[in-house]
Amino acid sequence: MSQFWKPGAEKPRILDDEEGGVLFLSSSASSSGYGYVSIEKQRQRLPVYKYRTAILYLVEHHATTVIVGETGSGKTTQIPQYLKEAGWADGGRIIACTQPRRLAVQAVASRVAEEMEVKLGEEVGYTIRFEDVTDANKTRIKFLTDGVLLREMMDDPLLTKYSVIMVDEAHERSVSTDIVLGLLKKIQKCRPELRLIVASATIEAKAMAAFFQTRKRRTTKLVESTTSEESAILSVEGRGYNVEIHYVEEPVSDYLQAAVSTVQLIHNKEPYGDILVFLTGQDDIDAAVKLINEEARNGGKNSSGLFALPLYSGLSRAEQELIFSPTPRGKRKVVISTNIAETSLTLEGIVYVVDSGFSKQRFYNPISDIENLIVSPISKASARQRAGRAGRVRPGKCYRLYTEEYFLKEMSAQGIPEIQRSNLVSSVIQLKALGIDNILGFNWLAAPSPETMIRALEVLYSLGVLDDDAKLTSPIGFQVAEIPLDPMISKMILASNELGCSEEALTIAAVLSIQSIWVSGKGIQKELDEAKLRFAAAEGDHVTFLNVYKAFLQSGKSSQWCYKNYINYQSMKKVLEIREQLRRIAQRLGIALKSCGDMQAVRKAATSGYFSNACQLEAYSHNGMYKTVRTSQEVYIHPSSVLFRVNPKWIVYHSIVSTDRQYMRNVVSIDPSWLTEVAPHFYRQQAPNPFIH
DNA sequence: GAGCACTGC
Repeated sequence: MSQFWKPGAEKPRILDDEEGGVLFLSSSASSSGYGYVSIEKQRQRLPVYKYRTAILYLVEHHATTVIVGETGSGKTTQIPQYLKEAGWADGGRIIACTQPRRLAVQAVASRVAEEMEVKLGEEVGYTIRFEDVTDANKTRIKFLTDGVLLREMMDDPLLTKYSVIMVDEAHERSVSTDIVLGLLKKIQKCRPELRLIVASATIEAKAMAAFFQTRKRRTTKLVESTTSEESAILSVEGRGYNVEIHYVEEPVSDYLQAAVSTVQLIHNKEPYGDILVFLTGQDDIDAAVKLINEEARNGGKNSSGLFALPLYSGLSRAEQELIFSPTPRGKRKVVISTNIAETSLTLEGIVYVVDSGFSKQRFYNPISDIENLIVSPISKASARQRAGRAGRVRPGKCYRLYTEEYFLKEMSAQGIPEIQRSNLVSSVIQLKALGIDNILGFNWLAAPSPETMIRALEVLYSLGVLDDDAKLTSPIGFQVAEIPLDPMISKMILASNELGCSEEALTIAAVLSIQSIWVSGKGIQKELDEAKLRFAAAEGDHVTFLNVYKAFLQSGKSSQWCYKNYINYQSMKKVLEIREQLRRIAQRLGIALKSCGDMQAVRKAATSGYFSNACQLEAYSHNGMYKTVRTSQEVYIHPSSVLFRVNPKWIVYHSIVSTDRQYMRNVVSIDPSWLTEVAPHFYRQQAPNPFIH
């Protein structure tokens, strides 16, 4: 056992989340630290316990209750139980609690089932994609991702089976959370008996409460009700330890170097305890790890006994496991991480945090229709969250690599909500499917720019999903909305039905939904390229995916086979899972499952979805420069594509990554005549004559 | 010949 774990504390558990990642799950606040105490006692020790009556009173009397609860307050596990005890689940009604992430849903649900001494999946259950652990007759408390709740609204727009819906982690402002909150506000108008609880970790609560404030209805009074339409706000303290904040005195110019020096300073001056460093991305992290470990190996006087490990989502399974292996006696562990350690996973045993003040954030440009990842300053809320990571086991320290003046005067209080930084195509079709006709007039918690909304409407119109009145078309629009994929991929699946290649389209759709089917890694580039060549198809990446999938099935879905061919076995398992879900949905939509082996049909189906991403090779280009048909932007095939350096004259791409150039990832060659064939409206309008050779 | 913050259906 590591010397850094507090004696008597519960040891960390490593959970296999079956998604290719081993994630670290902290033991919940209520179960650690005190030796044996009864579950009831543990529950009563949580900070939220003394607000039990107040919470129940507010929920009884207010349509919406906003609860500000810091980490460790116990709000997530306790409030659903209080509601159940108070009778909110009587008469077959259900109490729902949403989370942004799958793993949190599972963890919280099992904890609550344990506390209530019931079998998970009966009285307490959860639903996440691919996994429904509920019982239609028995489940009274249900945890689910907010994405699943959105899907449920398509079958039951008023969410009639729920008596109370608690939206947790609302401060994170994920796209789904924002949309769910906007829709819940609408549902409240039809269902005055529905109760909402919005749980947030920050003082954004006021804005949240104001959002849910509804005007008093003066004219009709159908139901005599004592419910106040004023939202209530309640604050619950957390149970973290104090974290001392340190700032640099002068702004740093090189935060990578500054982070490394700070780690060495802590190691030199401070008592034992692990260090967590927040940097922005893989490159910086690998560089910092190397600097620290090399100095330690060379016997640097400030680094003896230090060892650094990287943490980011792209790590292989084996590399991830390293992070959780015990720290050797007399050593100090430094974990250098992306934002993944800010919310998605919790490392116990961290006493010191070094915060660079930056993270990579997605920004969407509706004019170019491209999403970029840009290194950007974090918000005060993020900075507090990062600091809090140091105070989980004992009082800690946080070293900020920016000045106090910068923190106080320049750092924005909250980040820009994700919905204002994203492509909205998927969100808009979901809202349309739920009967929200006026997208621009939707009651957004934070409205996206009109340009982004209009761009999304244009894309959906060009796909034939929306008609001239911006209403869902029948059947295509409704079918595309049913499929849980980017509408362009969904359109490819629908087109494949007529082309007789739906089996192939489902496989391609599943592969395009995951990050990558290839193993990642720096030292194995040559081997990886060679492995790719064994499956490479002249038609492009999409057809290559089909070759890989076929060979994987022939191998008997063998992990050994994957290993030999530099294919990520976890990714392939996920492909199987997604494909199975898509197959069921396709059948429900009346799509005949057919395989034709004709790659021309497959490419045509892809073109039906991706015609707006068509590109032509520049006539005299010697360096593989393409121009997009729609906007004449300069783009290049990504070196990871099987068509890199092959450079066919006409292609469609699945996505673009922007670095020093715009690189197209996952491309397939097409015949330009297909463009006018599958999207005559689009190409007649946008590019009257794009086919001049 | 290059590079991938993080989720989710």
